[in-house]
Amino acid sequence: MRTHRCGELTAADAGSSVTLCGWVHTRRDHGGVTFIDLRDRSGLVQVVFSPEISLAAHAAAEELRGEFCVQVQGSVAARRSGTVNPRLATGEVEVAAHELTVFSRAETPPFQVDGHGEIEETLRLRYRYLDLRREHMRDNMLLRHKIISAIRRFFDAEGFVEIETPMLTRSTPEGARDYLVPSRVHPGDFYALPQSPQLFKQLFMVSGLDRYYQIVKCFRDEDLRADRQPEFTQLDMEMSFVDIADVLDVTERMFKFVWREALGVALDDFVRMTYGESMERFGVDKPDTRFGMELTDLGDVFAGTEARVFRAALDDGGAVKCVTLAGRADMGRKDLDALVDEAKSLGAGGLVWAGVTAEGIRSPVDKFFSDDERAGLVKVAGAEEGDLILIVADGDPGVVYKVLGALRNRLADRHGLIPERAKSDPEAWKFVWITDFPWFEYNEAEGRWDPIHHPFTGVVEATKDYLETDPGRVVSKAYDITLNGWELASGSIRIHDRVMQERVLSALGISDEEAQARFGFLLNAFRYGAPPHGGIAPGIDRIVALAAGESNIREVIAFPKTQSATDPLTGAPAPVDDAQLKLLHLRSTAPAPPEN
RNA sequence: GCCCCAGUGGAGCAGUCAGGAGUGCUCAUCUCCCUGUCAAGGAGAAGGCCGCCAGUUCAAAUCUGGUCUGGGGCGCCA
Repeated sequence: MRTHRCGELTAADAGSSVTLCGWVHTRRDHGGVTFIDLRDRSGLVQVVFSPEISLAAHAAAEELRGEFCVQVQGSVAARRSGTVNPRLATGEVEVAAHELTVFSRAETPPFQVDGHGEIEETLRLRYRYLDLRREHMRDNMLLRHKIISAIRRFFDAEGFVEIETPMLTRSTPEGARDYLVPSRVHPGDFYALPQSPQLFKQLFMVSGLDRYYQIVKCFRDEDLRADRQPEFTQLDMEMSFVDIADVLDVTERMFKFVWREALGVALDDFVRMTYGESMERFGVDKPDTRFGMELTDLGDVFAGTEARVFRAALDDGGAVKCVTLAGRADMGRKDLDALVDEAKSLGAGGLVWAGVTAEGIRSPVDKFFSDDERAGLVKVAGAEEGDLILIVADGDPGVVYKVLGALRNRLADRHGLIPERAKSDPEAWKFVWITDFPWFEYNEAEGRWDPIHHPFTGVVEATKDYLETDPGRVVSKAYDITLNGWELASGSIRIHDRVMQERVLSALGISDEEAQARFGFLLNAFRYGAPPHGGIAPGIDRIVALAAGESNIREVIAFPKTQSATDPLTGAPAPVDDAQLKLLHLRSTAPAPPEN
């Protein structure tokens, strides 16, 4: 039905006869001559309908309107001098139309496909098929394909095999909430949709498949965020006979390959940072290193302080830390109060601000500082005249990290501290490996130690004997990749030794019976010669979002869910017939919807 | 579960702080004019439950309370 794509015509095609199919992007009717921009996936080209070329085609073009789906047969012509459009890739040529076929007329769309501004997202999602016609979304979908295609080419070349794992599997109570699927055949029993293929890929290693990857949907029934959807796509990967360095090497080369193929960028080597260093410097385990404003510890400065909040925090074994916002010492009282409220809403008891001015420190608590403390604060914080120092003190160092880490990111955004860089600039992409995570974190609510990664994560040899004595000091063989402040991937070297696995489960307070019931199939598999193995699982949606310059993964997912996990296009989730429920041995306890 | 922001012809906005007739802008739609435009131009027209419910008031898009929807965040996300 067509010989060329619209966006691919160039001056070299001048004189050739072409047939194009696409949608009417815009129409400019001059009465005697009519222009349309014809659009397909590849882009736009101008089509001219003139009575001097074809009376019939010109007459037929009269009825054309935006988004009509048409076929045009015509000849490519170099544009007359002075009518070249440098803003269009095909702007040096136009197609003189000899014949026009209208495949489908179109109603006036609910929003303009050729529009430039923002459109309310619910409307875009309800008419996603129209939204995807827009250049921006089309580019995002094509970039997503390019990235996924590059990933597959890389792993194929490295000797990995792509194998699918089940979507209907067994619920494991730890971790995120599962999406459940009722069994018709087994009354009262449920499958769960996978949160990740974690256990299956480890079984592949026991099977000797050696190098596995899969681009796979995963499901977690938790509340949504800009970077979280209930169903999302992972690049799941696992390798045998490897240690940390091997997985990091393959993964880093994979990202470099993808960035080169999809964006044409030669990435620098990734920075490596321990979890401890990331927390100390940035307050978070996914540092955005595109800007400074790092955290500074003020414990030494205020070691002997009389200022009550600092004294109390330090005496409780907590921390006093700060970030310095350059050039904002003159911030107004209203904005400062808002910052204090923001810190409180993040969990801090308060926020102490201190402006460095020619007259000295401008701060509500200045009167509690000694001269040494004033001088020490400015010096240690590295502040200069005109800077604003923001201090958080808390008996729990975790609160200090969390509040300052969040404020650092938010203030950088608000005050434009992140340099604008072209995508082609390697400096635009700050990949950081985070390593040496603690194995456990203490769960206050439940009064027990929980895994930071998952129960099959390897233990750094030198710290394994803390398992029984001081779990907080056990270091895991887990690693993350972060990019510009986003967590892109998590992985680990796994435990392949049954004895070590039992020690870890015991430290988690999981009994043998419980372990057997939950994931006995994996533990049993390990009885038959489990190789040393490990892997990683980058999030595809986040990778594409960052590569596309989006701050929201919905922009790179064809049919995403709203924040309340609904789909305005299909209306999912929706009620089902009682008959369907009955077949599945289910009865709803939800309150009946109000009758209208 | 909690905090914050938004909701005004089909789309995007202004108007809301400081109450006074659905008041305005850009685009789209419809009719007419127009043979070189390209976000075409000109003339005209149509199009509204100011998200919804209540309250205050002589009077509510505007003030108050509630509610719904969307978005950002906290909790949650091994």
